[in-house]
Amino acid sequence: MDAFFASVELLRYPQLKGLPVVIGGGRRTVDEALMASHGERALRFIPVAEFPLLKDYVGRGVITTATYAARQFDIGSAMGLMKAAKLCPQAIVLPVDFDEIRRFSRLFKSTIAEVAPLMQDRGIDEVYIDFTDVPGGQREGGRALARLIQRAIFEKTGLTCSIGVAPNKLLAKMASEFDKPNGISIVHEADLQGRIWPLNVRKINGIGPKAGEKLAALGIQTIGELAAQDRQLLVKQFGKASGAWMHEVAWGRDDSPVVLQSEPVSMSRETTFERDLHAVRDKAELGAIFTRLCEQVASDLQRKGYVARTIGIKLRYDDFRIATRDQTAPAHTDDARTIRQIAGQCLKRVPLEQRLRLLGVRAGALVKSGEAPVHEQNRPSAQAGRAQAATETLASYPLFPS
DNA sequence: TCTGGGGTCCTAGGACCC
DNA sequence: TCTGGGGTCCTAGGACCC
Repeated sequence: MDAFFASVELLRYPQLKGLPVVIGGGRRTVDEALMASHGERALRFIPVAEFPLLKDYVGRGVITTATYAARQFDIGSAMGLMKAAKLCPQAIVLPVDFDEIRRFSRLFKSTIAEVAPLMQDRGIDEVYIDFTDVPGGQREGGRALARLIQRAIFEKTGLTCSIGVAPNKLLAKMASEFDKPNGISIVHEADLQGRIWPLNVRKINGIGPKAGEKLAALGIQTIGELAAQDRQLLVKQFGKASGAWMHEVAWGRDDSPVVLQSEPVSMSRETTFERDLHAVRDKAELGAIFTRLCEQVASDLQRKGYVARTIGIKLRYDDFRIATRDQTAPAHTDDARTIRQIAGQCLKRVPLEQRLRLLGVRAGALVKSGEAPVHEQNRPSAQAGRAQAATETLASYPLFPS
């Protein structure tokens, strides 16, 4: 989907069309912020620079989506909102309306599924579709079906999308970037040399900042240069699996299937604080946040019908270093108190001298609620058994040190 | 002006078992 | 007294993606 979050907001507020709009997670909604400062909703769309106490409104949020007009100002996804405000003071900032985003996400996906049922979910705004056996899927090399899907989505949602058609997912993903927004790109195997090899290696789905940097240091910038490398050299540099994979994708080869359904592996909740907190000095505040995260994870599990056996925590220190700890329990659970108790054990094993900016709670090793082994508490793993022995009652349980 | 939240997958070491 | 492999599970960190 093209600039998905922003486009959804433009449907509601068409008067913002053509303006630099950024969507991002401030900690108060624009309504709250402007009600507080101006006392009326009519002033909803004041530019970010005119926000009184700007920092309070955009907080530590980042941009999830910027309209194409905003991108002219070198503003992009994942950029801090404070930085974006500096780069483009006239930008309109809107909070993410997740319910609305999810509604449109379901709508565009169900629209596609009606036409082409072999669809793989790739997050909130992206899917892979197998055109192979869809009636008309081969016409004009796939362009006719792509047009049909674009039209259907626009009619149902008023939103545009960009579609790449290719012999595999790797090339289709790259093709989808060729003609944004509202474009269609067809890439054939024969286009490898002419259209894929000139691209930077970072355009490959799976080569991120680190691998990109390492390749650059090796003098490899383009996908063509990557393809020209000796396979053994790549294996030596990046390991057996990654090196071989890089060589394959550089040659446009990808046999990964379109996966229609998959089970979740983990569910988590995390939050970045408004200000960095200290385990001792801000003990009460941290304890409340920690409990709330456990309750949210538990309620997510219950709502979706899963139970977890591994519970973990995540800390981000003020210097941005991350620490994680997890513990596998003797039995599966979706109970907030149990999760909190196990997560509390994890908390005891992590350094807490430094200030924290983020706390997270994770549930892993998931099983569908009805499918957890019975009597599993009678055959705990060795580690879990020891943890169980160390269990204290929740009431007397000191989460953070004094 | 510091940098969100929710995920997946991989690696590597150690415990433990056969 | 010295010394095998193979396999699974658990844990911590990290890369990457939307």
